[in-house]
Amino acid sequence: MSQEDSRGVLEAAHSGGRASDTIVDRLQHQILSGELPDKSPLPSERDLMERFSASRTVIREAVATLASRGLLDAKPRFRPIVRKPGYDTALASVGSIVELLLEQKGGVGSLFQSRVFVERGLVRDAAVSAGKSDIANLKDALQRNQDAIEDSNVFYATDVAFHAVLYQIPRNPIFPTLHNAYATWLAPHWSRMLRSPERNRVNYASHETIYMAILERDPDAAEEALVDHLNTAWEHVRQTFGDVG
Amino acid sequence: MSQEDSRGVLEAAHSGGRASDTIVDRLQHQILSGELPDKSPLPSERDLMERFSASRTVIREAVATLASRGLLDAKPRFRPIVRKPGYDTALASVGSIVELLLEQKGGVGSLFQSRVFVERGLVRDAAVSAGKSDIANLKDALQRNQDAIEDSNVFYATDVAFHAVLYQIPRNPIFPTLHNAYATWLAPHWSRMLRSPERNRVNYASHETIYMAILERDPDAAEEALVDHLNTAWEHVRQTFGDVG
DNA sequence: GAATTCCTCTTGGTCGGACCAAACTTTTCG
DNA sequence: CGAAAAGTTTGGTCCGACCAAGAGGAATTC
Repeated sequence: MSQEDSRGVLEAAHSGGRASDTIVDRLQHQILSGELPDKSPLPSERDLMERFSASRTVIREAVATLASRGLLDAKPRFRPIVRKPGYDTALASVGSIVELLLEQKGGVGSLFQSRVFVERGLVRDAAVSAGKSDIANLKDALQRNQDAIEDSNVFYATDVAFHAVLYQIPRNPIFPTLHNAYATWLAPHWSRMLRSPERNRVNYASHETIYMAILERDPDAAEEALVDHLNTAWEHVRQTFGDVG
Repeated sequence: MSQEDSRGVLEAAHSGGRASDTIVDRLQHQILSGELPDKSPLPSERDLMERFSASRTVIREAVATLASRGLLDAKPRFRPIVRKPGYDTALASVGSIVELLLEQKGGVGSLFQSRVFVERGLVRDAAVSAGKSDIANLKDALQRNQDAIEDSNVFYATDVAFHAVLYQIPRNPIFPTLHNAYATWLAPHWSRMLRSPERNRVNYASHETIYMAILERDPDAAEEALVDHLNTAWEHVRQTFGDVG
């Protein structure tokens, strides 16, 4: 706990740190302040060399760091694009590690279990305090879900969308991001599940049950329906390929 | 000698990727497989150059990438240390972005709100399904909490520990990590809050109420007590410095 | 003999220059 | 005017070099 490197806004790297840290800080500040507009390309490396009077090595290292933080969108042979950080940025930056964790035994199961936990809370809250617009959104999503029963691909999309509505209800930007995370990391496994209009019909019915319970302001019923819905789906995923823990 | 020449490395560059990606993959594999033991230092860069027959530039880039993924613990002038990924690794790797997000208006509030959401679910579940050992752990933590009322610093630690027990109950490694995240990211704000034996007494009483509700298998009471507890604390934090949105 | 100081070798951080191929611009030409 | 060709910029990679800080061992001291 003795690593109290005070993050001084000014020179922090003089005493043994990396030179790139200074540039990272400065660039980061320029990005956050809008001096480097969002979605605009970063100046060329040779250009940055002059601005910061540093070698290309250091510049490239700084750029790489910023990219790993998600403040730059750096595709191989292209100019890095400035990207102001949002909650999704954080999500993207953990992606690579999470993928590793998911490969380990029980990884996907733990993630899914946490999703059930979250959505249980979401539907309970929805049942208690969903506003008119929330309910309208749910109804909308439910309708689209029903209309897509015959087309499994579209159904999958509307299924995700229905659940997404639940994450919007708390009006907390963290939740939609969370949903995004689940959708992203669970999709590879989820999509292997066999799909058919029959199964879609069952899932739609579950959605409807959840919706009705929310309408009726019955948290317990909503939670139960949600748990039932997700666990059933999970069972199908497990059956499709059994070793997910 | 190197029997591979430059075949392996250059191959990947053909498809537009970076040469370092190949090395990142190989090193990552060696780390995950245990070929490079956990907590052992990485070979020197010059050494790696030969093993992968790549330039130091590429090696360094690969190391930096792995470090950003949390698979290596790379302090400035020291040899990078191999670190097998766990859930906490993922947490660490988002740290820098999250810190930025928290600085933005409403950031801390959103995070705290999500914590309340999570812990509400946790105490509900605890009330419904906590096992004997869980309850024993809670009781233990509660006792330590009480014993520390006179010492605000210790009290803070035992306070965190009490909540941590809640995150252990689901037996899902994601939750303790989550708790860690909250503790880490909220602490800077939390710790500014005025502390005193009187406040500690109030907080202890809240913990006790929560514990009792769990004992009595009353999810609603547990949730209510938890919400009350956290919101009160939050109010104190906001009063201490009003600009957290 | 153990601790300390000093010296040397190693190693990570940085630099500058160079080359290539892909991306971007400008010019040329049908 | 639009497409093809020529020219320029730029990111990716490699090389060789230098410096200062870390690591290890030798010499020195108590």
